[in-house]
Amino acid sequence: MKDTRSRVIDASSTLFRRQGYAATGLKQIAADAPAPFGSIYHFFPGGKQQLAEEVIRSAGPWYGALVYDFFTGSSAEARDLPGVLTALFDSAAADLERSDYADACPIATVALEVAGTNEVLRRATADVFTEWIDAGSRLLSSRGLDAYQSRTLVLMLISTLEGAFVLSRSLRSIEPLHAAGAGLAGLAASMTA
Amino acid sequence: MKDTRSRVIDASSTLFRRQGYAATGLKQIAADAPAPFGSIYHFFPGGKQQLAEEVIRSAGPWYGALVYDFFTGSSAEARDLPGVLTALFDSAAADLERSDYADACPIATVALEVAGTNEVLRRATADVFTEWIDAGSRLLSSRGLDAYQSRTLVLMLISTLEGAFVLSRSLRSIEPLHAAGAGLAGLAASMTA
DNA sequence: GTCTATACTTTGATAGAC
DNA sequence: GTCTATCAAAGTATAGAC
Repeated sequence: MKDTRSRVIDASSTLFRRQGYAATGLKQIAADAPAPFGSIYHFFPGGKQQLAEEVIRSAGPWYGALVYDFFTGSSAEARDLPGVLTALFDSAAADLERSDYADACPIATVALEVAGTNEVLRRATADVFTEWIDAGSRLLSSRGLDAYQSRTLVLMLISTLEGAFVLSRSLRSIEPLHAAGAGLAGLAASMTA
Repeated sequence: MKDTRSRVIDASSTLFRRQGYAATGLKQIAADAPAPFGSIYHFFPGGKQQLAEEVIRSAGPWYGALVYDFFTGSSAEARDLPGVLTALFDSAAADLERSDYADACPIATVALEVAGTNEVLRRATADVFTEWIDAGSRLLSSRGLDAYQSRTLVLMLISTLEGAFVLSRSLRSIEPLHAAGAGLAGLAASMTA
């Protein structure tokens, strides 16, 4: 069994991802971890905000790596760019469906909630997105796209994935994710043609 | 001055849009409207959930009309499909920047928050999205796309807009919205070519 | 219908025994 | 470091005077 601090982080990640920041109470986190309530303040003296910032800064890169593995993993070389994007969105759809439409992007809900109300947390989400954009842009450049195309396509990739998660979770249907994958693959094909 | 009920709806729409559902208290709504606290329960006996459902079902179609005016408005006929999409995203970016990155989609934040925790409100957001998809699909079909292309492109349109809002609000930059408009216009061009 | 006061619950946060 | 008890504040919701 992992240590208390790790369990608190893990439980917080799951709850923030599924319910958002405001709707998730520290007592629910303590109950789910499980951990004594006082331990949360022992490990995170800054309270809920410090805990959330650590969650964002750890879950963000973890999820980015999950996504970009489709560009660098063992089966990636055999696929062209449209094939990579299709596989990525198919996998995201399968994961979402398998979790009963609970587990999408771990930071998007919090990002929308705090964008206008909490500058510390907004900055944390912005740092995560900036890293995703830079890393993704490099991956696309290495597949032959020029700088402008790479940046446009990676912004489209992240935007489309995040937005399709909104639709798919609300509709409880993976159709938006599949359509997004198909559309993005078509766009990539027109860029590399 | 509008009546109390309308002011409560308007204030709720603004607060839910900017902070989400869980972070917005009924007391803050009453203070912002302004309205006596008791009036909220007079007009919405079902409490916060009933109020939110009415907000979703009124703000959703209102925003959908705002978006689809770019397809049917006075300057729409002069534009081809890529031109319409570019104008739409440019306008969304200008609006977002003008509101200091506060006013994006009025229901996306709530949609993510409630998707897994409140079936009544999830259903309300799903109904709104479904209407947007159907209306948009008809608009695209009337511009010559076949049924499959129309549905794929409208799902891409909504997904990309929603996702670009997430990025733009977090980063406090309109670049994601502009990139999304350019990318989507490119995709539409490749479909109509 | 308007408005005030209040009941009850839960929240984030703290203190202190062990 | 763990765990319990408790605080002040804010949350939703209700009652009832006007």
